[in-house]
Amino acid sequence: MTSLTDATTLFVRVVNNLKKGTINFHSPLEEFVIRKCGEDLAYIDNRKDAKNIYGFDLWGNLSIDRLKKQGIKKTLLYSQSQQFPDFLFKVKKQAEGYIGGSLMELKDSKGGNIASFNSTIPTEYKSLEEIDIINGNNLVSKIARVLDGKLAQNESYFKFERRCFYLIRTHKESKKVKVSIVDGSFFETVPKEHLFYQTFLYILRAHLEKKKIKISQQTLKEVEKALSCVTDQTIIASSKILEKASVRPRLRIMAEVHPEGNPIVNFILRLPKVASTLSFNHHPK
DNA sequence: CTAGCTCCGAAGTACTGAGC
DNA sequence: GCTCAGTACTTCGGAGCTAG
Repeated sequence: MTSLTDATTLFVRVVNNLKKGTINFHSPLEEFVIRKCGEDLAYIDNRKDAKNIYGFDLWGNLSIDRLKKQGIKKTLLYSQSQQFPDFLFKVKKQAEGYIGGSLMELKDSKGGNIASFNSTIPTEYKSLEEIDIINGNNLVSKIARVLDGKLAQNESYFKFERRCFYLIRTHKESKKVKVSIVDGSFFETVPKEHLFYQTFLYILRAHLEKKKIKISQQTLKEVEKALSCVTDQTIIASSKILEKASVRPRLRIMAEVHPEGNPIVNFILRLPKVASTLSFNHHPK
C-alpha cells in the first residue's frame, strides 16, 4: 500500500502557487508538476521541454559517464519519449517496503469532459513491470531505477504497486477552468482485464444479433471463457501480419471517460468505455 | 557510427449529429 | 444557420533495428 503523499504534496503546492500567482490556471499542466515537484520525480517523459523551457534537469548532478554505464544513452537524456506515464515520483522507504512512487498523467481538455486515454487504460495501481508491458520496452523503468538510486536495488522495486493519479484541467480556455487531481481508482470501476474481453464479447453479441444468428448458451459460455484470456493490450494493439493480406490491421485501444456533471465534486465518473478503432498500415513489399 | 527505415503511442485535427 | 460534444481519423516524432 502506498500513501497519498505524492498527490497531496503536488495539490497543496499547486493551490498555494495559484493563490500567490506564481503559476496561473492557464499555464501548461506540465509546468505545474515540473516547477513544483521536479526534485521529487524519478521520471519525466518530456525531458527536452523540462530542460529547455522550464530549466529543470532531471539528471541533476549525475555524470554522463555514470549514466552511460547504467544504460542511459546520450540521446535519451533530453528527449520526449512519448511513453506512458508523463511523470513518476521517486519512491521513499517505509519499513520493509516503499511509499510514494506514484504515476502522474496529465489531461488537458477544452470542454467539460475529460479527454480520451490513448492506449492506456486508467487504473488504481500500476507497477513498473506493468508500465514496461504497456510500453513494450523498459525505458521508463530504466530511467526510474537510476533516479531512485539505492532504493531501486531491492528486488521488490520492480513489482511495487504504484498509485496512479491524473492531473486534469477542464474548460481550459474559459473562465470555468478547473484543475483537479483524480485518483486512478475513480476510473477503474471494472478491472482492466475484464474490459478487453467484455469489449470483444460485446462485438460478438452485436454481430449475432444483427445477423440474427442463434447460438446456444453453452457455446456462448465457452466463447466467453476463451475470450477471457484476452488481457494483454500490447498483443491486441500491435499491427497484425496476416497471410496474403496486403494491409496489416491494427487495433487501437482508447478509453473515453464520461463525466458526471457534479457541481461540487468534479471528479465522479461513470463507467469507462473502451472504444477500439481500426486503421491500416501499408504492408511494404 | 550513422543514415534510413519501420513501428506505434500520443497529440492534433476533422467530421458529425443534436440542440438551440 | 451556429455551437458544442462526442467520435473518428491523420500526423508527428522517438525508439529501435539494420545495412553499409
